Amino acid sequence: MRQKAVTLKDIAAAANVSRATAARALNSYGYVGDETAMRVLEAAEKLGYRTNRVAQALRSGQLPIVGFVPGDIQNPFFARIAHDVETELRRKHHNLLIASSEESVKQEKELLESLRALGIGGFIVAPASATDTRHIASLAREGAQFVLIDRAARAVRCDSVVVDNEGGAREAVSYLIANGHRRIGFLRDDSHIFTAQERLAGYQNALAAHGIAADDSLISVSRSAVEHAIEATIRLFSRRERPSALFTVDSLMTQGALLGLRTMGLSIPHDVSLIGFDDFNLATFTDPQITVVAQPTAEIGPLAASMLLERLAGATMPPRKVRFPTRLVIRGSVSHP
Amino acid sequence: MRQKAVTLKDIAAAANVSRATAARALNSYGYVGDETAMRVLEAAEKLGYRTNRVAQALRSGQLPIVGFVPGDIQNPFFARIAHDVETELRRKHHNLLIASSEESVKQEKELLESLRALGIGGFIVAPASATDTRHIASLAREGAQFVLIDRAARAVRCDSVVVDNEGGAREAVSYLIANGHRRIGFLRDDSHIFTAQERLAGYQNALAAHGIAADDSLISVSRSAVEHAIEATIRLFSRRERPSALFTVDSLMTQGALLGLRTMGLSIPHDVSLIGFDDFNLATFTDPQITVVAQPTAEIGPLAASMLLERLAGATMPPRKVRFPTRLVIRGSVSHP
DNA sequence: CTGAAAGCGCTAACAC
DNA sequence: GTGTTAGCGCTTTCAG
Repeated sequence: MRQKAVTLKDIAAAANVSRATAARALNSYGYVGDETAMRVLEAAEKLGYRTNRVAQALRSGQLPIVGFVPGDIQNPFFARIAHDVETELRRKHHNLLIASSEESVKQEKELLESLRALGIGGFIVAPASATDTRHIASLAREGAQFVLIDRAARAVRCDSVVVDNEGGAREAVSYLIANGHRRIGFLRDDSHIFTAQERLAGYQNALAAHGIAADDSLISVSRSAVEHAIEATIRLFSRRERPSALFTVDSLMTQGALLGLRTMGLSIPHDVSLIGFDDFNLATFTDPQITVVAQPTAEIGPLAASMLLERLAGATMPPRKVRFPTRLVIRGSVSHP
Repeated sequence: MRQKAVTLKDIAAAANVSRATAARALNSYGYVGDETAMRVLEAAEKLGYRTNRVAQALRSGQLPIVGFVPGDIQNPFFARIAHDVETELRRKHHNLLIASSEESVKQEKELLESLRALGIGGFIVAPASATDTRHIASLAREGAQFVLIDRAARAVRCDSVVVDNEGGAREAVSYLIANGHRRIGFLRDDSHIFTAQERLAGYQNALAAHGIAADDSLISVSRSAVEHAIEATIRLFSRRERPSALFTVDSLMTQGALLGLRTMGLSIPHDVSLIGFDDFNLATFTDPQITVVAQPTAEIGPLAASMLLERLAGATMPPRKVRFPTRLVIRGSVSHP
C-alpha cells in the first residue's frame, strides 16, 4: 500500500548519472556540469525526492535538531523562549525538540542521554540544579554543545544567557523599603535552583544595605507551582505579626500569592504590597495591576539559539557568559504600609 | 579532544562475541546463552555504551520521535497538551518534537515535510486550515501516521480528538439568552480554522432556536492574538447600538476582550456580560471571574498520544473520531442587561 | 546458540 | 566533471 520513499539512487538512475554526481548537484558542492545538474534537479523534482536526513546524520553524527530542556514548558517564560528559539532555528534549517525536565535532575539527565543517542549535538537547557550538573559536563566532554539559559552552572564550561537576578531582586526590595516597608516577606522555590539563590541574595543585600535585620520567619519556601505557592502564602500571612509586603521569585509563585492573599481576604495594596519577579500576562489583568521585575524575555531565546548554532558550526572560543539587566515595572501593587 | 562514541563493535570486541550476538543480548531477542549475554551486558556497562538511534532509524525508517504541530505553543491550551503528550510518550520511550505552524498552512506544510525527512513517522497536528489539508493527506498516503487534535479535517482519513464546539458555543449563548440578552456579540478568529466555524454554528443555532434574528454587524473577526482582539472588541462596542453581551471563541480573544472593554471603560458584568470559549488561568484572577466553556484539556493529549502510538505499532482500524463534551463553568461575568 | 555478510541512504576520498 | 568505492552503526537473514 505505502509507496516506498524515493532515494538518491532513484534520481541518479532517472538522470543517468552516479549517486555521487546526483548528490553534488542536489547539494550544490563540488564540480557538476550545468546541463547535468539541471537533469538531476528535474528528476528530483519529478520524482518528489526528499533528502533522508537520518542517513545524512548517520554519516555526520549530527541530526539537524537542537534539544531544548526547560524546567516546564507550561511556564509562559519558557514557552516564550521556546517559540523564539524555534523561529531562529528554522531560519537556519534546524528543528527544535522540546523536552521538559519538570525540575527533576534525574529526568534532565535521562532526557539528555536519550536525546544524545538520537544524534542531537546541541542543547539549550535551564538546568534543574545549580550544582548537580555532572551529566551536562560529561556530555559536553563528549563533544555535545550546550547553552545554559535562565540559570547558570559554575561547573560547566559553556555559554550561558541569564539575567541579573541579584540586581533585579535588590531593586525591587529597595523599592519596597523606600515605600516604608520593613517586614518584607520572601516567597521562593526550591533552593537548588540557581535563580532562587541569586534572588534571595538580592533580597538579603537590599535589607542589609538599609540596616534591616534578616528574619528567617519571613521567608517561605514552596515548589514552583501555583497550588504550592497558595499554601505557602497562607502559611506566611497566618503568623501573628504578618509582613506588610511580599516579594515572589517567579510568576507562578506570584499567581499563588495573589490567590492566597485573596483567600485570606487581604487586599492589595491596602493590606499587603506585592512585587513579583518575571512579568506575565496576568499581571495587567488584575486590579490593581502588579508591579514586577521584568526580564528581557524576547532577547534570551534568539541569542541562545544563535550562540549554539555558532558552536555547532565549529566556532571555538572561551565560554561566553551573557547577563541581561532587569527592569522594575511599577504598576499598582505597592503602597505605604 | 572529544572521545569517540563507543559502538556495538567495541562492546562486541570487549565481550569476545560478534556484533550480531551483542545486539541480541542488548535488545534481548533471539537466542543468546545466559553467560554470553551477561558478558555483553557487563561490557556495555563498563564502556558506557549508548545505542545509536540514528543508525537504528536508518534501518527501520523510523526515529522514535513524534512530531507535534500546534498553531501556537504559547497558547496555554496547546502548551498543556504538549506537556501531557510528552509525558505519555516518555513512558513509551519516544520523544516529542514541537514545531509551531503559527497558524500558517504554508509553514505547517514545510514543517511536516522537513520532519518527515527526519524520519519522523507519527504526527499530532492541529491543522491550520480545515480545508487545505492536501499535504497531510499526501504524507498519510506515504505511510505517515496522523492524529488531528482540536480541529478535524474532513478530507484526511485519520484519527482525531476534538471537542463539541458547536454544542459548547450553543450552551453558552443559550445561557446568555436565558439571562435576557438579545444583542449578543461574537468575537471570532480567522474563518479557515475549524473550531471557529463550529463555534459560529453553535452561536447561530442558539440564536435561531430562540427566534432571534442573526445580525452580521454583531460579529467581529480578528486574528487570534490579544492585540488584534482588543482592537476588534473596541470596533464592535463603538457602534451606536452596542451588544449587551459578548461571546469569544478562544482564551486569547477573551483576554483581548477584557482589555478592550476596560479601555472603553465598560464594566463586566454591569455594562457587558462575557463568556469565553476555553478556560484559562487568568479567568479566575479577574474581578469578576469569567464564565467560560471549559474543554477537557487534560484528556486530549494523553488520548492523542496513545492513539498515535498504537498506529505506529502497526494497529490498523478505521479512523477513530473522538469528540469530547464541553462544560459551561458559571462564574461572575454574566448578568441581566 | 553464534557468526558472517548484506544493506538501510548518504557522502567523501580517490580515481579516471 | 564524473564514477567507484568504502563505510557511518545497526539489524537481520542465513549458515553452521
